[in-house]
Amino acid sequence: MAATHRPSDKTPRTERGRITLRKLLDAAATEFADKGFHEASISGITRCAGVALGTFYTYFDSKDAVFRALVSDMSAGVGKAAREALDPSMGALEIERAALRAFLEFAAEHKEIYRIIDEAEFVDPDSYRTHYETIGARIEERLRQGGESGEFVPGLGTPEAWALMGMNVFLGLRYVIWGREGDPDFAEIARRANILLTQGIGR
Amino acid sequence: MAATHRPSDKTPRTERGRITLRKLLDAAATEFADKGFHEASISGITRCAGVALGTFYTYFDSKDAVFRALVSDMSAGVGKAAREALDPSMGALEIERAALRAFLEFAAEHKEIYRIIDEAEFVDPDSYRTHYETIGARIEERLRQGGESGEFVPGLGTPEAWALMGMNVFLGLRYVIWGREGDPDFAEIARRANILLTQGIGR
DNA sequence: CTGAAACCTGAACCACCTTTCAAGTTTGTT
DNA sequence: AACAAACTTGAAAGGTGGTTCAGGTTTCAG
Repeated sequence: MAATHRPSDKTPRTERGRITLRKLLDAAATEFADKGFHEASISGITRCAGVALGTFYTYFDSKDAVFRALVSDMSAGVGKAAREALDPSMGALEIERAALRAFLEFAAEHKEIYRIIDEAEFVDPDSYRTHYETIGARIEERLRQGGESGEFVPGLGTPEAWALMGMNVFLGLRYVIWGREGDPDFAEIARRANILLTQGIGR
Repeated sequence: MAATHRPSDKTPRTERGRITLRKLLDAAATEFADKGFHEASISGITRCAGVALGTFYTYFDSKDAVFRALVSDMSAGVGKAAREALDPSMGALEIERAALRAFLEFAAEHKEIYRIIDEAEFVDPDSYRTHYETIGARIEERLRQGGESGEFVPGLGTPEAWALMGMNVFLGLRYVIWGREGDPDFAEIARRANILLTQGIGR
């Protein structure tokens, strides 16, 4: 068997342990978002969590391991936020606008998620790729359903799904992370993106 | 005066120096693309370039400096490739298809560029941001011209430009960097993206 | 109550890497 | 040829920070 990431079970067994683990995860999120993976230090994380350095290794095998744990936590968070904003009773078109708007608002509230997931490209490529492939597949499925219901043109597939995902991510980068004075609000951005998506820019 | 990046002129003055500088830059591109910024080492770069460790500091002030030099080199490379593939005689719509196709082909030939620019987000955020804002501004200008010529709808602006840029970047990520067996070729991707862009997916 | 397992502690270990520097070699100019 | 400037060299200084570990404390089932 190859070098699989055996979880090497460090799950806490007592209440006290569960509390410490949570403190460490929260501290790690702050520290990584603040300084980036490489500038962040274990001692910074434990200091922020209020525990001793050695305690860290009771719960994680390495610096990489805690980062991986964080990424999968947060990737799940994005998915959950999207699911909650959507409602099967909406039309396909409306769903896409709501999804983008929910994403923008979620990103605004959790800017650290943006940065941590981006950095996963270098620290943990597998989970980075999984993150986008999961979201891409979800979008593709929505497009397909929209095609079946007749709201979208038929034959939409992976390229269109990734194009749409890229649109959303870059709008988030520009208007959430790098937002400027006088920028349009998220609803307006979602509206314009929706027009672009449904009608195109051709005349 | 604040901590401005003074170039602290290390430009080579002899032919021999120019050759060594080029060897170092090429080696750095390989090394950074291969291992990422933090895993890469100066000694790895100099070994790959076939010079002594100390020689590095004749041409660069630090590890950061060589990375910065590389990013601006490559950012310029992307711009140049785009400019060469475009021709003012093309229609606005055709220009966008050609731009995407040229970008995909360029990325395929220089996958290391993709990774190095992405990592600049963390190593040198300023040049990362400049990179995308420059490209975004160029796209926005093209959209505006297309609006004036009547090929595109009027009123296109920053949001549409960033949406389009995101589309292109993510199609590159999916089909160039993560390309799979049986994927459509770049011309087909550019064609489908162009349809999406001009007509939208609405019915 | 009691013993074992879980948990915590923080100094020290250790591997690695950037950067410096003093001394030697090459290049180009007068 | 002769000299200065440009360039090269590689050992070692100097720092950093992930990881270990032996010993102490807390928790909890029986």
